Amino acid sequence: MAPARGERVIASQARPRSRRGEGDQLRREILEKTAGLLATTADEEAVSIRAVAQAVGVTPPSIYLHFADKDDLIRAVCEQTFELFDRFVEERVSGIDDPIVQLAERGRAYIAFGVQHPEHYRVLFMGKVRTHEQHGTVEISGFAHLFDNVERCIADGSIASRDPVLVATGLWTLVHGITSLAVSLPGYAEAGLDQLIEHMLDVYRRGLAGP
Amino acid sequence: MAPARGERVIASQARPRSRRGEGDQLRREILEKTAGLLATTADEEAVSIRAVAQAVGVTPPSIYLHFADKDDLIRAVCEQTFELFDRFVEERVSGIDDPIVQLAERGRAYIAFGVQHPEHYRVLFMGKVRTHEQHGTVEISGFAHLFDNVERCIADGSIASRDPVLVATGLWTLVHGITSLAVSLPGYAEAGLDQLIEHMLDVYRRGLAGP
DNA sequence: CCCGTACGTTAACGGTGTTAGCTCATGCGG
DNA sequence: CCGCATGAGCTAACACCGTTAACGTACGGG
Repeated sequence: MAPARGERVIASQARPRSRRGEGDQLRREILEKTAGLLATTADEEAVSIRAVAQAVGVTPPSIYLHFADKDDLIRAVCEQTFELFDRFVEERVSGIDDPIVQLAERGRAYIAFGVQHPEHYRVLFMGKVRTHEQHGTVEISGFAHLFDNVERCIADGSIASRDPVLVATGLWTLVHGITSLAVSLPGYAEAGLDQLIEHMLDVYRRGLAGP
Repeated sequence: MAPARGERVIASQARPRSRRGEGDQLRREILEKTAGLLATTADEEAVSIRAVAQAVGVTPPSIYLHFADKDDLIRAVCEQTFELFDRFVEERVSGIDDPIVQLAERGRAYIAFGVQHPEHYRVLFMGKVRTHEQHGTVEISGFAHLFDNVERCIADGSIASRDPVLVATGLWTLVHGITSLAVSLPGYAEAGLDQLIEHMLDVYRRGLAGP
């Protein structure tokens, strides 16, 4: 849980002090290094204020010049990640005309992003309240794309329900379930995550098709 | 993240030393108090070795006489919880004859347990690797009950698939998705978790029914 | 040129998991 | 009945964590 008798990561000190008007430079560096630590160590616990400070080449209290506390820092990183997440998915589904086909690909893209960035996904959707206190804008933007896709499916008859919010929430929940377990449980669906994904997407699509 | 300037919980000291052969008495007390703290504080971070020790009325190092480290302690609590979980679900589905009806109720019971014990559920299925390194027995027992239920559904024709493992895994993933988000995101499905549950169970059941 | 202020630093507090080494009573073998 | 091994627990300490208060310092505008 805590480092037993830890060797620490080597310092990368000697960061030059910023010029007068460029205090925000440090902010960007902190965000960058924090995201980097989260990605490489793949362990939220390992991303400590002190580790970030050292990676940036600055002392721990300097972090607090730009972020209220650790939660604030993590939340800022999440904000960034949300945008990446949304862009990643939208790029993968762009150019698909059939709404129901696009919807399935959207699900696959969602899961792929989560599996490729497990610690980020964990912070985004599996952490404690921290992340989601308000800042819903970007998250909503991602959900809005899904919602829009569902509405097009309803319009062309490939989904029978008349409640797009309910359907979209259900779909999100479905892919989150897969992603969440894939991220948390090592041996989950070991012999065929793809098979499970296709199975569930298929079952759910048939269920949505009609009565 | 860390307590700002914390007031501590009052001690409950003066625990009598155990007799010669009854060292395991302390082990049981530790498990009990740990589960209690997890349930009342609803915050894994708040369940510290020191807090547990104080609740039991003993000094922190004494914990290590019975548990290798904090992960080991948490894992032991999980083991207990798994059994409770399984019993809870089995009791709620007992006496339901129609397999497909029982399957749906099984899902509802699963979600209900998770929502009622959010911090336990989080530790069980949303934590890091810790929990699930091996100890699969009890977990398997819960999954085995689900698997059995699915097989009966296939036998009576209410599920078309011929792959009970795939179907059972999918169902588990489905209810986990709901539980996971309900536990993590405060505003999730705020106006109608039950509605969402029924919607998803219904969609999935129809999808499983046949082509 | 000088001094205010932006950009940091040093030192410290209280918290955490964990370990090494100690005390002290208990109960069993002689 | 007594000695002492051993079980049950404690004291003290280490390294790390988030966070704050107080202090330095160099740069650029007056």
